[in-house]
Amino acid sequence: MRLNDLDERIVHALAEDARRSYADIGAQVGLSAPAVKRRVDRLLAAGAITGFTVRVDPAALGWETEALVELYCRHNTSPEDIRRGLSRYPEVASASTVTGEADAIVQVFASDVRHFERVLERIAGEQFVERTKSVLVLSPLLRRYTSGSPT
Amino acid sequence: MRLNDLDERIVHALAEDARRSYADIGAQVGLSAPAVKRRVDRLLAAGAITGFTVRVDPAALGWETEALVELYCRHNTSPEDIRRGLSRYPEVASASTVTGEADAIVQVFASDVRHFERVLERIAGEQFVERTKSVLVLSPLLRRYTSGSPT
DNA sequence: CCTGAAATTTGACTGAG
DNA sequence: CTCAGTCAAATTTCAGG
Repeated sequence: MRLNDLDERIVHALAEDARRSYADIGAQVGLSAPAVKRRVDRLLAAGAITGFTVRVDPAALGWETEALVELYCRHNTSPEDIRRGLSRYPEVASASTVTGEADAIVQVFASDVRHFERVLERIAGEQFVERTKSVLVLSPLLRRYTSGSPT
Repeated sequence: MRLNDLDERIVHALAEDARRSYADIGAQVGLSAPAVKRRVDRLLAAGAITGFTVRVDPAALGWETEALVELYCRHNTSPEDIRRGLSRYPEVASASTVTGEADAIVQVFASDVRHFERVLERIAGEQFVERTKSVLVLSPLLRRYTSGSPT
């Protein structure tokens, strides 16, 4: 699906605040409210917008510690093996396979450093994991878009 | 702020679909629509919920290339300097200061590798940046929730 | 794009714990 | 005094023309 400039501006407006009214967004991009709604519906149907969600302060939910973990996996580990293995951890917020030395990078939220240590030990103990390398997040500077599914 | 069980269930419902009506959420958690709204307003005021946003399929928006960039900055660079510098790039989805050798890790979405290369060159040219180190994302395995501010 | 009906959001008021 | 429920007014959504 091709997105034109108008669609991009609408997505950008929704990314900033998904609860703005269609009339409001229309005034910004130069369209009527129904026209904006039609485009949003089209973006939803096409899968460009996959849903609406809240931005949450992890600390308020008790997730004070954020870390990025590089995973070095055994040979013959498929991305699907990694996904399946990690999906069982509620502490895992996101994970991707990457180029470079590591096989995957995993974003983990934990209640504190001790909690993170326990999660890391369990992940490092997975059959497909050879070793890990972690950095702790000090302060989040920017956080703009969300992608993916509501799982 | 402490969240009780009811607040957590409301946040969870909104994380799945932020467009559900208060009445709908209320039916699920056992409250009336206005009661749910009062709690959401309180969570917003307290900063536990920092906003509402859309979940986006980057590929459908034409952002086919995702990369993680480690930033090594000059001495005396404050987190705020980094944040201000990076916020001018629409391609930057998230950024955090981290422990370890690098000073910050930046998540970048670009339309293709050539586009990413141009963005990387511009970021590497920022006054506060000494050098960078990047990995490209091969496939996103998991992507669960969003945190942070709408800036 | 405009209009009218339906649904939702939102505030005020009232009562229970 | 805090928190939830009910009711009514104002917006917003959404289907017609």
